[in-house]
Amino acid sequence: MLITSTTSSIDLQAKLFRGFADPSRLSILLALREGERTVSDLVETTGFTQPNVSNHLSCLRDCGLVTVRQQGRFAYYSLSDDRVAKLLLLADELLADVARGVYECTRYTIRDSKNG
Amino acid sequence: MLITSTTSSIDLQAKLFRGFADPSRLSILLALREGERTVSDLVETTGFTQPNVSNHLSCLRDCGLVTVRQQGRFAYYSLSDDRVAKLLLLADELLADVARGVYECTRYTIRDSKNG
DNA sequence: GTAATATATCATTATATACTGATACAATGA
DNA sequence: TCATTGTATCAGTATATAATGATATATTAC
Repeated sequence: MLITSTTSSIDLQAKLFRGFADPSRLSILLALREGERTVSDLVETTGFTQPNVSNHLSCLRDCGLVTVRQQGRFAYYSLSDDRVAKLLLLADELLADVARGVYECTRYTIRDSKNG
Repeated sequence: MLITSTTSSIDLQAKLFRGFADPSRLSILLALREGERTVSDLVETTGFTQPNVSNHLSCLRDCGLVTVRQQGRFAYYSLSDDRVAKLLLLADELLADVARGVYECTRYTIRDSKNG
């Protein structure tokens, strides 16, 4: 269904996690952990195409995970909240312990993080 | 691509988040926050079909987010680590502040959490 | 004005994945 | 043994979504 006024808290939370659940968006978020970056910066860092990066940034922005600061031709993106980085860190730590399980999970395939 | 020996840490982390990024799986995780539950319990709580619940549980188990304890005909599922609940809580808090953003994000549609 | 640069958006396509019904498997009890 | 119950798995389908190339928009420089 499309988002409606009855959209539940669970649906919202799932959507929030979806922001983290793609290797491309994750690469972008990790890059932004270092500080504010322009789209071009992120294109260079990640190796993804510019429209792809812009598209993911739009998603991340719409979902409140990043914010933009427009200046001239440049758009400077940064994490919107310390808790975004905190979530990434916590996931990292959890992953360290459950890595083997995730690694062996063949239920879902994953794209190559270098722009498949 | 399929998971290979070159699967990066970013891909793994994305996959971890994918466990949280679906309303059905999230409902299951939230239910498990209350404690150990059988598949039937979860079917009743969530209203999803049994194969659907089993399938999501398999995913969550493969990815290390939940563990099973088999006893007779019953399979008792529980969260595998305190950090799973911690991640859920942190997301809740983040959501409270960025809720408007997530709410207005129409980039992705979401399924009805009551088994669409 | 025109060119160049930075970014966003669109239409399209290929793939991923959530769901269902049917069915298999396993354990218990009569 | 046979029926029942709890769970897992499979094939098939519909939908979601990530990626691309083309293009639009906006700002700056010449």
